[in-house]
Amino acid sequence: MKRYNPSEIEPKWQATWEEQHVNEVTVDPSRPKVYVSGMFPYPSGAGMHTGHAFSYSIVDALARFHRQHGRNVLNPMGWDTFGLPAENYAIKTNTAPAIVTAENIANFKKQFKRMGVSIDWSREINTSDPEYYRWTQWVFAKLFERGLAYQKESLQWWCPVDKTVLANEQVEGGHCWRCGSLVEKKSMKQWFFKITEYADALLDEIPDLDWPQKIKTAQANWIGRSLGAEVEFKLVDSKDIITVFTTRPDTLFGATAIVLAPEHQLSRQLATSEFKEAIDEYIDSSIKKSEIERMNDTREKTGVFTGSYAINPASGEKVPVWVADYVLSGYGTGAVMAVPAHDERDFEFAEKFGLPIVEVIEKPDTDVDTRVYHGEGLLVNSGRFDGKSTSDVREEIVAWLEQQGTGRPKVSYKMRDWLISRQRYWGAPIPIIHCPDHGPVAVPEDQLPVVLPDVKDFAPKGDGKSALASVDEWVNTTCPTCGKPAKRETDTMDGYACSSWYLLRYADPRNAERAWDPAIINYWEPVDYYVGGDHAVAHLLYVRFWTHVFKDMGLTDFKEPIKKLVYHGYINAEDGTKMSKSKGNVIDPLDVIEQGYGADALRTYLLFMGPIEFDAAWDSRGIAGIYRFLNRIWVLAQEYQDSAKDFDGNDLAVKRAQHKTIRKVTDDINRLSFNTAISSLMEYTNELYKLKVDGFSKVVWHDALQSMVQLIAPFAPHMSEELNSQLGSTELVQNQPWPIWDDSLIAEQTMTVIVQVNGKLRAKLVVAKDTDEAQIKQLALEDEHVASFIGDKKPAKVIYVPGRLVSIVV
RNA sequence: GCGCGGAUGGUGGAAUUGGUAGACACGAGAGACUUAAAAUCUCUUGGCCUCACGGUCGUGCGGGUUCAAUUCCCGCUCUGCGCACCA
Repeated sequence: MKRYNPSEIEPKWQATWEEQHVNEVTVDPSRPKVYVSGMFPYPSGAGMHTGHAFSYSIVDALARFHRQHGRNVLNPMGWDTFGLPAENYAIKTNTAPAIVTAENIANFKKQFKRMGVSIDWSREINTSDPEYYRWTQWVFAKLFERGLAYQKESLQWWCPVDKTVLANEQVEGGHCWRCGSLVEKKSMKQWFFKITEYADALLDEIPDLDWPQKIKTAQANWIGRSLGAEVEFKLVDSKDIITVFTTRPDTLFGATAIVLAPEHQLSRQLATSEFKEAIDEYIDSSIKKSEIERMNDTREKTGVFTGSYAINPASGEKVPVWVADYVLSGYGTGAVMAVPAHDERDFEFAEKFGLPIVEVIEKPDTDVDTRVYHGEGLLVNSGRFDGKSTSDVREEIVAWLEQQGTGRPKVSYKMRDWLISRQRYWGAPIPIIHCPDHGPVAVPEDQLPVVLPDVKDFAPKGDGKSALASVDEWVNTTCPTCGKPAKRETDTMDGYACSSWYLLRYADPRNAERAWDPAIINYWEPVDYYVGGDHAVAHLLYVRFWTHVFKDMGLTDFKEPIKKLVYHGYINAEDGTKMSKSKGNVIDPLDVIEQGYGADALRTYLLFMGPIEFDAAWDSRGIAGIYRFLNRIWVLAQEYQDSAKDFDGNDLAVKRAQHKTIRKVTDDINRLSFNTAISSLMEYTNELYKLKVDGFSKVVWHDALQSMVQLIAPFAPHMSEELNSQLGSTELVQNQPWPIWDDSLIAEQTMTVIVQVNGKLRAKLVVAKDTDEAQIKQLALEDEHVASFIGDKKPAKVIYVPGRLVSIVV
């Protein structure tokens, strides 16, 4: 009898699949398509980790399951290669990032193949390949044409010693992470994508997405749409007007101050000579503070009076104008009306600086404990609106303001435009040429790609520009519009740009004429299952944004790129904590395979650990258990081959187990419940072990084992393929139809009806399937044990749930 | 603070529509095979009472609805995650 030896059979079948190109697919309108993809990996030097192994075990189970159903399955792979880790490594070792990246990709690819993931490698893409980023640049140019990419001055972190821009996370407590010097904010021109223009469109589609609720909620909160009003406050001693945004126009009569963000245009200007110095000092210092510091909840409110006053358009009262950094410049108008009586933040501010607190909503008696009442109620101190309820009066007050020209309805979003430019070398160059006469001009399509030039030193030079800026022969070019000397944009794109359309490129990856052929895209897309475990908002919102734009451009038939988002948990170390190199508790999936467990056991184990959306802790005994399970199937198949005979054995029982399992596994995989699918295969195996003592009847057992082989294939494809061939099939497993169950074989002639007395289980009746209600009730009441609990009391009620139970109430 | 989840044996988890709680696996215990061990196979395994039949308690805590609640409702506790001065 042959022993189960994964390290022998797995490479063998991997080679066969590769030789026969079994996973390469083309458009085939005669068959339903299924597109499944994991989030493409960033190929780091460390190689694949358990998270990758888990993600792609899910992807591959789905891909194989659908392929076995005869569907045309697209399961592609690519590499997200631009970004800081590769660039920093390049700076440190003075090796071109492209070279390091190529090595890492080769390593990852080898590992994916060793996992047996059924990828169509003919579609492999790499975001740092000019043939790919050519089209990323093309998209940029299209967005620029449509006014969806624009340049704007914006404040950035600047280290005056290193003379470089720093990302938010490179600033630690107001100091540069490298040299420790105090950083400052510097205004620089940056590129943005106008995602805010799609705020409503992106929000509107959320309810229809088949995505986990928590991701949908996170996206909706991130977009943060709120309906409110803009209200104008005229200044007392100047012609200037301050416009505020509020979601509570009903509290307007309680606005006792105006507070400006330090960055507000008028904040310096409104300072009267008496307060000028204090205001300037305050604004200078607060602009230096990190957003994280400014948004710190526990920090005490600060602020400075400007000396100016404005008029509350509702009450006509004179209210002071202050500058305070608790007001955010990026949201609404960067100015708020402070209503201390009904807003916690304004209350703190007013309390600290002695501003008047005017209640305009009657606090319900039930809410005496609340210091600041922000609920609904009846208006007081609100002139003609007194006695009306807050929720009713909002629109009315706005309409009243609108009549006077001092207010209007307004929708605000938390979401800001997407800052896309990076002053870094290792990214897709922004395809823009700056012409002295024509300003920024998009590089024409026939001149794409703008290829990243070779440089000697990848580090930023210290002038706030990427290393590209020092390549004179690259920077100096001519204007596409007028032909006069002009300069290339030296910023590169955020890596998220590259990953915002790769799911589309997979469908038509070798197209040299255009980004994609709509006919091909519309066949494969949208993605049916997108599998991943991070990126709640950023990537998953950007992909949606770009796809919406593509639809509007007529480049696709669909708005939403991802039908179902399969969001999985993390695999933690054995002690339940996160795996980390420094703790030395990292499990390397390739080690597990090479220890002799094999890829099949690894994959099956990862899917058996629990529901995919849960975090799980690696258990080295758990994988041993799975190996044992696979081995039991193997042994069963070997014993069958050694001793099957022509006779009628336990045929009916074998068939029943077989068909029950087919139904359960099919059901469970369809609802992505892999752990229970595997457990039912375990039950099936245990059942067959009990039945085998009566011998293997040739035909029925062959059929039962063939089903086993096919049902286990999504999890343990190599063993499945080997046993399939041992059982005499000349077709690969994926070319054979998924087994179909027969309900009549599952059905039993008897049913078990449980009997409850006062809600407690007292007996189980095994009765013929066709026993009628009256007979069953009779049997239940007559049951000796049941009777002893009823005693001489009269049953008040007897409830019968067909085929399930009799519930007796006494 | 706001939002979204989660809590079931020694452990991971199952119970899909309110209907036998603990499937399956790990661990533990016992037995078979073996000179022995490993491997493998079989059985037992939520707590308490009972030789046993069986009883009783039990799904984070407190209430409620129901013939019946892990499942639905109300109020808490703990915990994970996301957002966080968004007016």
